[in-house]
Amino acid sequence: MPLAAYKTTQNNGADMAPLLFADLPDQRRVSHLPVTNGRRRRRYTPDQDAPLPSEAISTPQGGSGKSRDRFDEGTDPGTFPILHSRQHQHQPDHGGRMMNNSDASGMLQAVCSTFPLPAMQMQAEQAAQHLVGKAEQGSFFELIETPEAKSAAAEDDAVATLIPTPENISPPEPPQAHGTRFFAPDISSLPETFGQALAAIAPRYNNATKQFAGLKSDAQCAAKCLLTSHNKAEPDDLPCAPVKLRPLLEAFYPARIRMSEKRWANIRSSLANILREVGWMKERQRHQLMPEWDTALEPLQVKAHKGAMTRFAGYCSARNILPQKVNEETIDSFLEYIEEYSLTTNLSGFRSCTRQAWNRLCALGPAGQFTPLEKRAGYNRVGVTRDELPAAFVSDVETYLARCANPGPLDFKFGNGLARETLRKREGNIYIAARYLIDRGWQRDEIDSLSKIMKTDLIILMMEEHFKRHSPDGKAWPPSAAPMASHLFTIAKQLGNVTDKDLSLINDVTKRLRRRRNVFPEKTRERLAAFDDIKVLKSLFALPKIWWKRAQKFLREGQLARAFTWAKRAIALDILLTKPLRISELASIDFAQDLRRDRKHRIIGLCVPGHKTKTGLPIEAELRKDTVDMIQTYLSEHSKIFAQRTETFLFPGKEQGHVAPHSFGATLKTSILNDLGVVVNPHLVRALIATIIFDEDADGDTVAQHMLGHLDITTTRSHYGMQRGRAAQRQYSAIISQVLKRGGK
DNA sequence: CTCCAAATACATTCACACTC
DNA sequence: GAGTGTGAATGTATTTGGAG
Repeated sequence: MPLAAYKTTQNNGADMAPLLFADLPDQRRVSHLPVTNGRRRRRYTPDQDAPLPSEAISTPQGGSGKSRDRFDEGTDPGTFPILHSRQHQHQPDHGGRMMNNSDASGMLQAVCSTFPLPAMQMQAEQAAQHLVGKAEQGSFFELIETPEAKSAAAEDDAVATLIPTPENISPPEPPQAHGTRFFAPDISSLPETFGQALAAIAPRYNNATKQFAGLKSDAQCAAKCLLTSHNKAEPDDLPCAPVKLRPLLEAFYPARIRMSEKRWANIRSSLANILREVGWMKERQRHQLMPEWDTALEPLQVKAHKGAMTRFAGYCSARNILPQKVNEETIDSFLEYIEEYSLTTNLSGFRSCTRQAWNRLCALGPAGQFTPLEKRAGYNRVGVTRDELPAAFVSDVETYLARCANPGPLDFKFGNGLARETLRKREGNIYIAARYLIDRGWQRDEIDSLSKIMKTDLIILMMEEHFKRHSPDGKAWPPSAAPMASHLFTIAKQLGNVTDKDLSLINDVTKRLRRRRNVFPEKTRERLAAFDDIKVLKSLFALPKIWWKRAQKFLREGQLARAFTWAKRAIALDILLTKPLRISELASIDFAQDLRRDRKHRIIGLCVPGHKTKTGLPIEAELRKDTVDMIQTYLSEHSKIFAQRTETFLFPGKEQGHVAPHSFGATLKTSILNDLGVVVNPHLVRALIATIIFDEDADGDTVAQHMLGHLDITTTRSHYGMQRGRAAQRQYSAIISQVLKRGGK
């Protein structure tokens, strides 16, 4: 019922959206421009680059016009028995089609774009010229692989195509790929599914060796694990192409089906082996590097640092890219290659590591030898940056924010001073608002004072822009609209830009933006549903002990840092499950001050003072003996770490202070996900505990309120505890059976 | 190479004081 | 006691760089 109400409200907002802005002057309305600003934009942008649901992202098309590199570092012929021992690979996109002159020049473009790097581009141009020349002579059909030719090729492995590779261009003499051959599998001839792949390699195993049986059963298992939507998924349903397979791999957590990490690692490895055998991936082998790369890597002494560079160096060697020529484009094309021909997950992390490793290499050599890559900070900024706007505006904003932070005692319009997070949010909104105006046709120079842009009609314009960008479906307002409008209108009111007439308009607008309150968020509801399975609940409560054991194991092995990490997590989760603190409160526990002790100085509980909590209420909790033991062992086992600190935080940060709540929360979430396969962020634990209480006792409000530390019980009722009515149902059953008994038989 | 933690920029939700 | 206004968190995604 509440959900329905929420939806209705959203729809109201939707119906109103166009009307709301109908009266606005439209001289500033220009068509919406995407934020480019030289950077990628992402997330919920309803128009141009609309968000893709994760399920939809999975299939970049091979021939979709996006140029991809089809080359690999070293591969020796014979590596791909199925694929062909053909000497030269070819461009699959043009296979089997007759070509005319315009096709030939189109091909020139296509070929050029397939060779994005300068050195390669020259070769590509030469190759393409060569092709066009042939085409003009009328003999171009020789160049193309027709379907018939293709099947012939399958039979006759020795068929060489004339699609250019650096090796068959002559003259002039192209630089030779260093001791390697390019890896350029013809995607169209590769098996599409693991079913096909198994069939293809079966003859080599005489269909029945143990090894083959292992591969087959692993592929079957993988299909069942990865394709949960199918009832009976078979290897035939599992795609081979890494670009299609990767999203499936990334979405799967072995813990979710109680499978061990190790078993899953073995299955993944079998999948990779199959892909290697049929030619989707190249054999794992050390390839020869160009001498220039060998020299370049020499200064890297740390094994891991070298390791981070070898794949990249191999890739560059195979394409004749000297270390001196490495730039952003090289990294991009390398990543595209990795995406297409490897099962590496977390590509963005891989990209970061490659960039970092390269920059580390640059820093080691003589200055100027290689070019380090620039930072990509601000990659996801929506708002304008300060330096894009007039200095007068920036200083105006700073003055305003300073006043918000520290208003004078009589500055009633500005209240008591805003908290840090609020200030940050407000600043962010101001710069986003400025961005929206620029997109509506304002010149940057025009934005020279805060009060100039914080006017009712302009704010409404900004909100319209916000709607355009962030509405999930073009109809409903996004949740971010209300806080944003609130900030902007508050600024306008504070700067004295608001007339009485405006005020009623503002009230009207904000009223419509506001979503239905007191609704249990759908996401939370979904995540809590996982705990309907009592096994999941039990395993969550068992997790701290498992992590603690892990920590002890690392300790025994002498891996102190890892031991510390897992001990930290074990204790944090244990405390969280005992007393559901907010993450910032948890992260900032001070073992000298916030742990209550008895006369013998033994820890007996937790006591966080009010000034540290969101509500200002102090938090008190008893700790179980297990927890206390853990904490005491933890403090003594890692006493070296604590001895180095001046502060006494239970969870110290990297350098100083306590761990950052953001990172701590994210880490806990990821760790739980890896070990249980369930999404649990620290705040969800609060909802979980309240829900458990409500499930057991329909009148559990007060208990839940105390557990969560709410001042106001309506908060407890509205935001926590799904109140699924199970307890009430049970109590009703008991009551009704009592009543019915009363009448006798 | 991989994992971890921190920084940053939004995105979303929680929460209290106040009002009627 | 429910609804409102606005403040103050936490959540999520992406990057960086250090450690193992």
